[in-house]
Amino acid sequence: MRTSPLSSSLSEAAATRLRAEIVSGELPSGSRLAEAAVAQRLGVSRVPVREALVLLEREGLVEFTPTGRACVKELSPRDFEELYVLRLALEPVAARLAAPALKADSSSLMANLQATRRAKELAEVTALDLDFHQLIIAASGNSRLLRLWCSLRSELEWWLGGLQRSKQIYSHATKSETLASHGEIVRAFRTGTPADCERLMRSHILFWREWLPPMPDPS
Amino acid sequence: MRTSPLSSSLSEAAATRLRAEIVSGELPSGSRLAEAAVAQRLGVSRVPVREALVLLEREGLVEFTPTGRACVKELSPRDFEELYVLRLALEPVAARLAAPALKADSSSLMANLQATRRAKELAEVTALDLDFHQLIIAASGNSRLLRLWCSLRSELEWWLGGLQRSKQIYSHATKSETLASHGEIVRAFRTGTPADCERLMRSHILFWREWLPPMPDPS
DNA sequence: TGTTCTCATTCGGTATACCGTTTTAGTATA
DNA sequence: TATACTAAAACGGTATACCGAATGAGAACA
Repeated sequence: MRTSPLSSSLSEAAATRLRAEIVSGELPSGSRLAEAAVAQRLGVSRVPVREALVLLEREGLVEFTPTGRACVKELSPRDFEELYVLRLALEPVAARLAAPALKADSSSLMANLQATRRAKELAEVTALDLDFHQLIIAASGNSRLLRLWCSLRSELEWWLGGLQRSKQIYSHATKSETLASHGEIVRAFRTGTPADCERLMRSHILFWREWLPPMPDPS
Repeated sequence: MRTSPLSSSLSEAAATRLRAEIVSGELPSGSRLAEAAVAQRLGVSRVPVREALVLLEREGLVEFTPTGRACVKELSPRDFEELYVLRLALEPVAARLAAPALKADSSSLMANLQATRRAKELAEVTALDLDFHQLIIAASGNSRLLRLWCSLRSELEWWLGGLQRSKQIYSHATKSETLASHGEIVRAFRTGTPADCERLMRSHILFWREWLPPMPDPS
């Protein structure tokens, strides 16, 4: 997907590693990310680290102080609400646009369902859940829509992971719920109209927005 | 070389200058943007240029070849359609969310209308038009929504500028049309419901999507 | 004439060095 | 003990240097 100078480079590798550490909670909110320290820890020089930090800032995982110092961002319940407003604005439209393509070939979605059924770990289910939505957005054919989604995805994964760690979200029952809901959406793509798909996606996202409890304040 | 101590971030300055050159058409589509050449032209070293190019890639003004070389992007009619799908998805929602804040204080929108009335140049009208929409999005209070919009805005301005240069878009009549339409939206914010604002914004964007002619092939 | 091979050049990725600013810790003073 | 001051360390922004890969032009050959 990324074809920038950062792709397949140390910058991207550094970003990937830092992203994983943040999303997994290994680097807690507020952690200072001094370029030199991170560079030494990752075994690269400061330039790739600098570029990785800029990338992660765009993804909302890192923020810079007015003097240019980077920290892992603090999460607030407001962030969750903002993210779901955007999901509600973008994903139903994406589902409608993707309907023709996915009616013709829904194999990628089917494969995702299979993988989700087999998933054992909570983080894996979360990632596959987001993959499912990303497949639909990619199938919409709107490259900018996909770009916007990707800039939200890490944050979403981070948030959901935080919920998992703080409460027992994504219990076995939740996985079943995800599977049932996604299965229904796939059925709509195969046999329904674009409007059906759009409506179903909207109610799917609304359901989770209501269901997910607010993140406990980390302070 | 020359060290300007107080100018905040040469990267930002380089991005601003390159953005202006691209949006204004000074740098035509397809132009190679070799780091060293740009750096020399702007009087800075390659590092800030590199960071600026990554920024502009995120904004859709620049693209990288698989080997990492940067060029000014090529515009296609498909881009216009993609942008307007996103405007339609995001802006009506933004208008609804911004309604309470703008009912309480619509002075920023009024000031924008005044400035638009006084505007003489086409590019100025375009910029103020986009400012108007950005004010509403900012008033929605959703920082991520604003972030996404900002990542689309340059491209939009570029596109509209291209239309201006290739055809006589934004004639005097078009300016009046913009003013009338924006005025109606401001009235809705002052006296209408959030749903009114949302509906009006949607039809405003739909109108322009239909009205704007397809970009002629730049070749 | 057209094609392929080769080699010099260009270009981007990364590391390192330097400089001015910010932060911080330690000390002195009230 | 609390506060203000000062100097050293840390840090980020930028410039420069080096290297390997990609590019392109020219020569050799079919």
